[in-house]
Amino acid sequence: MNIETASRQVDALGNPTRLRIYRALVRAGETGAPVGQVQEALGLPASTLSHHLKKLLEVGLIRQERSGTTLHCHAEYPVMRALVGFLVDECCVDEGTNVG
Amino acid sequence: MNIETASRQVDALGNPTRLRIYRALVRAGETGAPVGQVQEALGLPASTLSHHLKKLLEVGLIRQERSGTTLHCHAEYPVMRALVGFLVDECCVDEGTNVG
DNA sequence: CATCTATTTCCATGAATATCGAAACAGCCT
DNA sequence: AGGCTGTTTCGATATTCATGGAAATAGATG
Repeated sequence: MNIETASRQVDALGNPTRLRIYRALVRAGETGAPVGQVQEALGLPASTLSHHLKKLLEVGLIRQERSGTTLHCHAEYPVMRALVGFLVDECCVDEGTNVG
Repeated sequence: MNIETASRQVDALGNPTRLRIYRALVRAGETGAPVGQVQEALGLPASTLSHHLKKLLEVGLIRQERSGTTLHCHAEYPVMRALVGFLVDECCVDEGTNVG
């Protein structure tokens, strides 16, 4: 993980619409959610949603898998883990161990 | 924590320059770092740095404290903790406990 | 007050972003 | 082929952003 990759991934989540999309996919869990379902749940026009999905795909935060005619979107948990790891890996080191 | 606050904070970190600034402050630890020191370390013009610092201040990710003539900037660890908590609080719930 | 240093504001500019309708396209299934 | 589901492209607009030079300001000190 480097700062360029991290900032592009963080940037992808920095848009409120994309953050909503991403969290919807996180909630959808292992099976993911079809694009149409996300679209309806968030009330987004197709092209707008597609633009945002593309950005999330580009930075690797989500993945798509075809199942019949529908494309299921999944949150890529390992990528998020790595990103969070990068954000906090030098965080709070001076503050002892009062975690939780 | 709500999605608007979270996305503004995430957005603040989504710019590579600001991510560098933030990480420099994280590394600076408890004492923080004077703006001038950050400026020299990252090689940024004063006004550019100031714009970025302002944004980080606005979303609460950093704090400034005067010490004599210099202003020390600090990373606000609790804010980052809350943000990371928001990002992962529903993350990976289906993936068991293979943490670390 | 004068002066010094450290930081911010003002202003401008070029670039990128977010949004979305419409229409063409692509992959899959029956 | 025909009907799904979803993506891409075109085209348009309003907004926001990143950048940085110049000038103003703030706080400490003498």
